[in-house]
Amino acid sequence: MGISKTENFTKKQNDTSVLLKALAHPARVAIVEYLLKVDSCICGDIVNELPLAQATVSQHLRELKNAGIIKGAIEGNAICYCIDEKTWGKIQGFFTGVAVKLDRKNNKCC
Amino acid sequence: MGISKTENFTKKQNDTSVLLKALAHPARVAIVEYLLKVDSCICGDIVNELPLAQATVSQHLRELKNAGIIKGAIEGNAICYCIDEKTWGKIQGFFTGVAVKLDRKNNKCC
DNA sequence: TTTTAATATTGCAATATTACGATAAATATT
DNA sequence: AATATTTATCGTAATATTGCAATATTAAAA
Repeated sequence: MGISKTENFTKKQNDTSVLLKALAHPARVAIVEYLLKVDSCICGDIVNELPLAQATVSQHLRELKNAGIIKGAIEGNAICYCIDEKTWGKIQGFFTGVAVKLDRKNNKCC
Repeated sequence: MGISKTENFTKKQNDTSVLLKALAHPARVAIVEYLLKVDSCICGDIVNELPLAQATVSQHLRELKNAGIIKGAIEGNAICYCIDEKTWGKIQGFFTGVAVKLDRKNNKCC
């Protein structure tokens, strides 16, 4: 149906998938990596950096912001974006948690 | 257009987004967590565990397998799935890498 | 060999995502 | 005030995803 049956899964499972979906696009991975590379907190430079139209970049930024992966601070008529470390830590925690459990039990089959 | 302009991004950025997209659905997060919880390597139990039709579960399993996140071993007429630790480590590495860099530089704005 | 069990594939309808031009909104600059 | 700059939003076309019934495939069991 094109609609996920979110009500059948736990809040945590849904939250995790929402965060990952926000990063499940090369442009959004590129935005995160660019924010990480650039020393000062850039603003519209992202538009120049990426091979996408301004409207498209703005949409991707909104998705990242809605998911809580980046934060934006208004500075004059520009906006200054950066990665939200707290949210990032949450995602990292999910992957590390699974990795630790994988390590403990020996994946039996395969 | 509904099609990502993948050719404009690096192979690594594309690879990362493909892996994350495979996990960007609550059912697929649930599958991974179930595989982690269950001690023995289960087979079709996933279908009983999840509130989705068999065909739907099979599709999700295929997506996870195509992305390399899970592996499947044929055992008789059943199939035994488990998490691919190597791929998992790769994703974990991405998130940890960014977290470490975030720690080094102090995110200036926001 | 027939039947049963487990999994995969196909086809399709409903919905979501992606991208961008056009335009709006907000602030800076002149 | 008029203009320029920056970012967001709207509308829309192209494409992708989700979910399931129906059916196919494969191997065990009878």
